[in-house]
Amino acid sequence: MEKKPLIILTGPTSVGKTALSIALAKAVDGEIISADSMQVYKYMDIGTAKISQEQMGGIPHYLIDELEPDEDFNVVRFQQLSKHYMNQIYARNKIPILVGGTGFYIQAVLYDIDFTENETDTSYRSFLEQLVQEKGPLHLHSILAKADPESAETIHPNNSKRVIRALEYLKLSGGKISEHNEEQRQKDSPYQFCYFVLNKDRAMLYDTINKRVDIMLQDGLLNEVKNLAARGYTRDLVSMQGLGYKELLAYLNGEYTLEKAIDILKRGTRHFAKRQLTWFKREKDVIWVDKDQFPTETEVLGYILSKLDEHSIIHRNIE
RNA sequence: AGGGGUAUAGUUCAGCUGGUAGAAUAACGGUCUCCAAAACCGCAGGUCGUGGGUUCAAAUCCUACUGCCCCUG
Repeated sequence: MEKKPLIILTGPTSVGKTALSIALAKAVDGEIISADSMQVYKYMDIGTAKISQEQMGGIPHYLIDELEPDEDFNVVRFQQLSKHYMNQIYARNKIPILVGGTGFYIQAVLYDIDFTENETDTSYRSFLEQLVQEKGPLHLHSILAKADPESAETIHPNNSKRVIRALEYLKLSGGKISEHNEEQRQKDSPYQFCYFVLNKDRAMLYDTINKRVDIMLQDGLLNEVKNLAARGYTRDLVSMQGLGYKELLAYLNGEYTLEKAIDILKRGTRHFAKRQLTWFKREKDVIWVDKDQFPTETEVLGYILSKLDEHSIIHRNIE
């Protein structure tokens, strides 16, 4: 069976993925699936820099505004939903374009990572979470060290989140997560893909991040957060842990001044961008698109199209 | 102008009575296979404002200068 085409457009926050994605979708007659863990949520528009209806310019978008802020969202759901939408898109003879900055989500779809064994049984997980609270992270890690020494060695003792997952995996599947991960790592992508990572000079990126946060506040981010709080959404929700939301909720809770909250938000966003870049550096087969090397957006698009042509995802008509 | 204070890592500060400097934070780097805008880890920064002096030895004492802060006029 021939591999189906898939285009990925990603990069750190604020590089300008959204604007480019529309031009790209129009050029290749594609439809966009958002690979963003926060834009799925309704009522969270300003803080997530969500694309507006007008900006979409008629291009169909999926996984934007699909969930209420108190719903859970995670890689598994993302993977299921995007596969579902991709099939629809293929059925229409269009090309799916994954656009967004959540590298983990992209990886899950691109390599069709196996997450089965889920059970939706969260009782063991909560039991372990309780245990860390009581006995500390080292204790939990030592339990893992006995049951699955290989995994214990690769997971730092302080990283309880991962230790818990490893133990949970062990209990639910009977296997070692270290082996599972190794298997998944060997996988080839089932798609004929092009993985574009948009990037630009670090100092300039940080500068636009800082400015964008200021703009978000001018646009009424604080009101957005107040409205969410008024609807009863609290900080323990996954959605409210998004950048811009957790900081302003803390401010509204009187934990620090607005000025401090904004500084923390800017810093957090810069750190996030850095982590995103670290992720993409590690991914194989990515095509880095350094915006600084192109005088205009049109030429960035031109470069991307030429790559898509090289990878036989599109066939350009010369002239 | 006079009096007092201060000057140490990019930043905020520690460094007791002299033995060539530490922390937080930023920066930089990394991990990641069901909370990923999350969680976690690592590393590197200082001619101690400048010039003299005392001393075996000064960030630490003395002195002059320079910058900043406060008070008085």
